[in-house]
Amino acid sequence: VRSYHQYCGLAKALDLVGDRWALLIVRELLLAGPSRYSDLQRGLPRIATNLLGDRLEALISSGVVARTEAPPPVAATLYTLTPWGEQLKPILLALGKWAGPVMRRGRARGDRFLSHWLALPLEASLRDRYPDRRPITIALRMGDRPLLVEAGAGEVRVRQGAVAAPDAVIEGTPEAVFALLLGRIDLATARERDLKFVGDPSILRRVQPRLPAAAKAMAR
Amino acid sequence: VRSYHQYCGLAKALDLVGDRWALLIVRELLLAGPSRYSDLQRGLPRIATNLLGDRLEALISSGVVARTEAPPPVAATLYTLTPWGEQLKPILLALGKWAGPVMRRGRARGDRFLSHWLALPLEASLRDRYPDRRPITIALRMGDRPLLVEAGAGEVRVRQGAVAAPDAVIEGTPEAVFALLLGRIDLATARERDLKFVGDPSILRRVQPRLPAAAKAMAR
DNA sequence: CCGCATCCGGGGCGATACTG
DNA sequence: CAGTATCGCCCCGGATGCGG
Repeated sequence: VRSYHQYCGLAKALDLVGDRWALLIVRELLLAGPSRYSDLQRGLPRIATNLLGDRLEALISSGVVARTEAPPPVAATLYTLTPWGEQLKPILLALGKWAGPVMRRGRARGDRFLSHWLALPLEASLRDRYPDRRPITIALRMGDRPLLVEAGAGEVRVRQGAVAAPDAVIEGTPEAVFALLLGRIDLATARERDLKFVGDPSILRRVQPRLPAAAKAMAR
Repeated sequence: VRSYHQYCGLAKALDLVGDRWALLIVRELLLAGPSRYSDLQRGLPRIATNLLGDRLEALISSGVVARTEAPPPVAATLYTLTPWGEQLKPILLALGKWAGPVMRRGRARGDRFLSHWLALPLEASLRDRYPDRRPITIALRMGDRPLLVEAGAGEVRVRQGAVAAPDAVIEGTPEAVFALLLGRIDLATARERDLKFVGDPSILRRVQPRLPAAAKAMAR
C-alpha cells in the first residue's frame, strides 16, 4: 500500500505485489484458477478477512487480478488473474525453488500444509521421461485433498482430484512424497519414513527428474 | 520477521525476503557488490536506519547476506551476498521485467532515481549482436553517477564508472536513454525528448535487442 | 453460508536523536 | 562512519457483525 517512490523496476513490482499476503493470493489464484472469496480464505490459513479484502482491491486496481461475476446458476463473484498477473507464475516458481534449502529442513512445528501448494513445484520439477509410452496417473495422498500426477505425451500435469484406478498410489508426509517423486530418496528410504506405495515402483522413473540417489553416501 | 507458518516454498521464501526493503537491499548488494552500511543507505533513499540494521541482521541470520571485515588499510565492515543470496538475481530481474508496463508510464512525481538501478535490467536486455567486431563502450549520463555499457565478444556488461574516450555518449532522462537503448524509440524521437547523443548512431545496433520501431504507428 | 465492513490491540515501520 | 535507542503512527492480525 505504501510505495517506495523509486523509479526502478524491482521497486515498482514490490509496490504492486510486495505487500504481505499479496503473492500468496496470486499463488492461490494460479493453483485454483477463478476462486471465490471463501475459497481464497481456505487456501490462506490465518489471513485476516480485512486484509484479504484490501489486497484484492489493491491487486484489482493495479491490474493484476480481475473480479468477474459468475453465471446466474450459482451467482457468485469470482477472482481471477489477469494475463499480466499470470506472468508472475515463473517468478513464484523460482522463489519456491530458491527456498528449497528451507523446505528440505522439513516441516517446522506450527507450519500448516495444504496439499495443493505442492502442485506447482511438482509440475515444474517432474518430467515425462518416456513420452512414447501410454499415459499414466499417480495418486498422491498427503494432506487435505488428493492430488493427481498425470504424465503422457511428454507432458506432466499435477492437479487436484482423484481417479478410480490410478497406476500407483503414494501416501505419506509431504516431505517424504516430495522427496521420493524428485528422486532425492529411494523407495526403501521413503518406506522407513512411513510412506505407503501401491503399484509398480518402476513407474517412478517415468516422472523423476533425476535417479534416486543410490550413491548418496558418496556425495557427502 | 513474522512467518506465514506455511509449509510451502513460496511462503518460506517470503518469510526470508518478503519483508519490506529486504529485496531492495539484495538489489543493492547485487549491483554494487560488497558494500558498507552507508553505501547501502545511499542506494536506498528513505530507508530508516533501524530498518536497515534489522534487515541486515535478519538476512545474515538466514544465510542470504554475509558480514565480512575489510582488510586493515581501510578497516570497515562490508556486507555481501552469499552464493545462495546471489541466486536471487534472476528473480529480481524477472520482477523488474514484469513491472515493465509500470516503468513505461514514466517517472511518477516524487520518484527518486539512481542511475545504477538501471544497470541490471539493461545488462539483462542488451545483446552483443556483432561478436566478431572490436569491443565498444557507450557512456551513459542520466542521473547521479555515470554508467558504462561495454559490448564485446558476445557479452554485454553494464557497470558504474567512466572512461576517457567512449565510442558514444548518451545523456538524457532515464526513460529516454532506456527506451533508445532498447530500441523502443529511434534517435530522432529521443532527441525530441531532450536526449543528447554523441558518436556514430549505428553503434546502437550493436547492442539493441530489437530494431528501433520504425513502423511504430502501424502497431497502434 | 458467502462476501465483505467495522472495531481494536499489538507490533512493524518510519523519522529523529544519540553514541562509540 | 556505523550503527543503537526512542517514540508515534499506521499496518497487520484477530474477532465480531451484518446484509444478501
